[in-house]
Amino acid sequence: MAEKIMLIDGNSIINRAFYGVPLLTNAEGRHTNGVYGFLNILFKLLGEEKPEYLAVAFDLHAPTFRHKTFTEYKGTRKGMPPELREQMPLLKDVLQSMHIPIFEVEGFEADDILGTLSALAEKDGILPVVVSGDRDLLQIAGEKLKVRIPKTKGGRTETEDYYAADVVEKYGVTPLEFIDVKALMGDSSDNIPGVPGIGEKTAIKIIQEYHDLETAIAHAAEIKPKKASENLMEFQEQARLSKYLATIIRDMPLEWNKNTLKIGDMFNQEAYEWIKRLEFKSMFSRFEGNAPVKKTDAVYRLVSTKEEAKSVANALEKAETGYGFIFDGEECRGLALYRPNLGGVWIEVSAALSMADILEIFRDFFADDAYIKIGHDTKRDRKLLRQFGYDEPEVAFDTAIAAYILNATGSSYEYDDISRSFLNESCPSAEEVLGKGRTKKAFLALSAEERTAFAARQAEIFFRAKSVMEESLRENQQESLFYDIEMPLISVLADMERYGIKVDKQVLLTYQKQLEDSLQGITDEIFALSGEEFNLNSPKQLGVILFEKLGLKGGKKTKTGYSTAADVLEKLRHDHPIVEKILYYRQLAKLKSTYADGLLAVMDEKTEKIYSTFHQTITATGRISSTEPNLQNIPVRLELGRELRKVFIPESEEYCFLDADYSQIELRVLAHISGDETLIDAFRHNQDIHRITASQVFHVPFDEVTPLQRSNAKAVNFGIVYGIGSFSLSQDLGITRKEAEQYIAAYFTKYPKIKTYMEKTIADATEKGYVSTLWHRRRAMPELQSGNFVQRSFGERVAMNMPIQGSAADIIKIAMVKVHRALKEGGFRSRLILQVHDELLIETYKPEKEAVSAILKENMEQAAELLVPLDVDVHEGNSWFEAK
DNA sequence: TCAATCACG
DNA sequence: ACGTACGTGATTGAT
Repeated sequence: MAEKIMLIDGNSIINRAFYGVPLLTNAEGRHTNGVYGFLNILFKLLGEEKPEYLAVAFDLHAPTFRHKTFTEYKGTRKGMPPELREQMPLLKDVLQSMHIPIFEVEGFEADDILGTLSALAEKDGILPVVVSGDRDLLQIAGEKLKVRIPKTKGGRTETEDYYAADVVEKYGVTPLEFIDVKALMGDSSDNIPGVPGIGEKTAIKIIQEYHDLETAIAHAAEIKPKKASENLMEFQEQARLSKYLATIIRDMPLEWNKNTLKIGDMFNQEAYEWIKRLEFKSMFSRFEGNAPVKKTDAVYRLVSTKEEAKSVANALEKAETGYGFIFDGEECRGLALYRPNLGGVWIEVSAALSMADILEIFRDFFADDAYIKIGHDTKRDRKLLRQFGYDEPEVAFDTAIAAYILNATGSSYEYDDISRSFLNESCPSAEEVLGKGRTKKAFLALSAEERTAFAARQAEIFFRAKSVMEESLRENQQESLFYDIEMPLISVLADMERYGIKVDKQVLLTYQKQLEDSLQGITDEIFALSGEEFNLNSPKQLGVILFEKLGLKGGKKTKTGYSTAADVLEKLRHDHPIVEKILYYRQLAKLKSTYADGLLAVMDEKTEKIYSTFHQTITATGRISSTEPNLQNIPVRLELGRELRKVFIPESEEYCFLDADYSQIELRVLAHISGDETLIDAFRHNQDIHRITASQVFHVPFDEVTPLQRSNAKAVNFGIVYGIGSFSLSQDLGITRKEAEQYIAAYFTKYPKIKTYMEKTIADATEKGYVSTLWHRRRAMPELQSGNFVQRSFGERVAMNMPIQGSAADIIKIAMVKVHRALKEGGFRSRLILQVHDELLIETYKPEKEAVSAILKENMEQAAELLVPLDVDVHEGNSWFEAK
């Protein structure tokens, strides 16, 4: 079988890739999406073609660039967005590290290089496969020369493949005739003018008849659309120039030496360093097998006896610089400590030394705050320490949280990320050292020296990163945010996780059973109406039934076919009785699978409690999140779902629930940061804010606002907080876009300072590259630099929203720390068990009810001093349902 | 592993 | 003209 060479048009592929995936930025702030997408396409096609040879060609814009004369004449060539431009050299670096040959020739385009290399390859008996992002290359498709055009759709890469016959089939002209088509129709992206008034359709028709440009010009008078005929005669010189510009050169001066194009060791260590630096995690596995446990200059020591451990413990100092530490992950294999004058010490569990022994030996160290401890994800450590009898273990510095505060949009904050971002050292991740499962077995399979290095190095990283992070926190004025809010919050969340929330198992089982019965009934009804059985949970199958079999008109909406989302079905509700039933089915199915079945699956059988995990380093805005299960999205809006809240009950008869929620916290924050007098005044007088807005926007007296007007105004208020657009508002309210525009205009007239705030926030963010909350929480905003309209617009909405959502998040975090502290210090048995963004749920010891209610209201309302009062409603009940 | 859907603030 | 509201997490089917 013949050998194969893959030839890639670097410029067009990075361009495709750039727009095909969302804007990515690594911790260094470099844009990486184009490089990422390019590599994805490269790997995919390499896997499919398995070529022996490979080359990538780039345009080299030089004074002799053959388009230049024309470019100058015509004006601007469409520019690359700056963040794409900056990725080109990065891509070349990465390709070079993979030993992939790069061709750039002054005065020639990448297309010409590919045209020439493919011709040379064919002469040498090698099959060329040409990969390009645009259709210009179709002119060189041949009987054996395949042109592949990748399309990136939502992260997925598909290609259109063309041999000569495929071009004829699809366009009705041969590859060479394709040049003449282009000469007539032009190509704006390539600055090929073509002939005015002749588009793709006409151009193809003409060439199908006359086969080439000169013949067509000779017969110009006979050509059908009169306009085309006249223009072809008038602009024939321009057409000839266009043909010249559109023709790919296949015989430019190039040395052919196939040995230099042979694919070598692509997946080498140097390339791996690049991939890690760019944080392309999904590609790590391709490079694995190259990740030995590396040591730094630090001296690491293995300790495995009680005596040695004691001597380490006795030598510890209460010094300000502290100690980096880590309990080896989930598995409790030991304790690693680091400090320069100590070096790295790995105290490993063995037959002679149990975890309990270690924690006993280091009791002073963990119990006494005077020993400064620098850990990572210390909520977990805190749980472990509690398990071993420590009361209120505190850690001074959590590097995961600091990393999050310094860059809230990171994808992860593991020790290897910390090392890369703050020490500029790449470090093999746990996954690389231990494999995908990161199992205890894999850890034990390492040599003693490797185990020591693996664990001690982490402690070393935490220790060394701390001072770097502190410096950044100081520069960013984020010390108070970190030390006064985020660090104290760790123990609040740890306690919430530890207490859990009790569920009434019997009620939950009954609820589940009811849902099951109702689902059975509604499913039968739906199948009767549709005339056949199908998987109701498959939107794809459902789409076929609704829009093909039953002929409902919804049209296409998603990438994969028909949309059957609730807002689409809602519009079809009156067109067919099945629609309503499907909506009801969906409601029941959601409640059963996610909530009834889901909660039962995670309920602890012994305690009949649910223990959620709260995450402090996930959201871009500063909110916390909740998983396994998510207790922050328990149904409440619809009655049937709301019933579910009856299963969440206090631990025992001695307790009840107090639920406290902020009223309109985001709009109050907006009133404060915008300084808008009308809004401030409304909140100071504790007025119905949606009604006020309605009265302002719709020009009606306050007392005459109709319920519809109020609810529309509510949607406008939401829109404002999210960074409004007239299209979305019109969709939401079912009004015309024009009306929505009027609403927004009226809003901004009545609240002028909000408009100013929005504009100023975007301008500031664009200048500084980030937005921030009232407590200096930051979110980097690379999207605002984008040359892409969609991404930039998204950035603008985010810039408007983040300070609002984020400041509200800051406020409730402050309140949580205060409430938690007040309950602890007051010796109360009541405890905070849940937070839902603007709401706190407290399991309250009944005798303490009045006092706790006051503590809640007081601490929440006084959490921040804004230009408007904060208002908290407290409700009481014997279930979450009742207390809401 | 992704896309679609839907639950919450 | 562009495509269309901010922030999350779980389940399901399809690839």
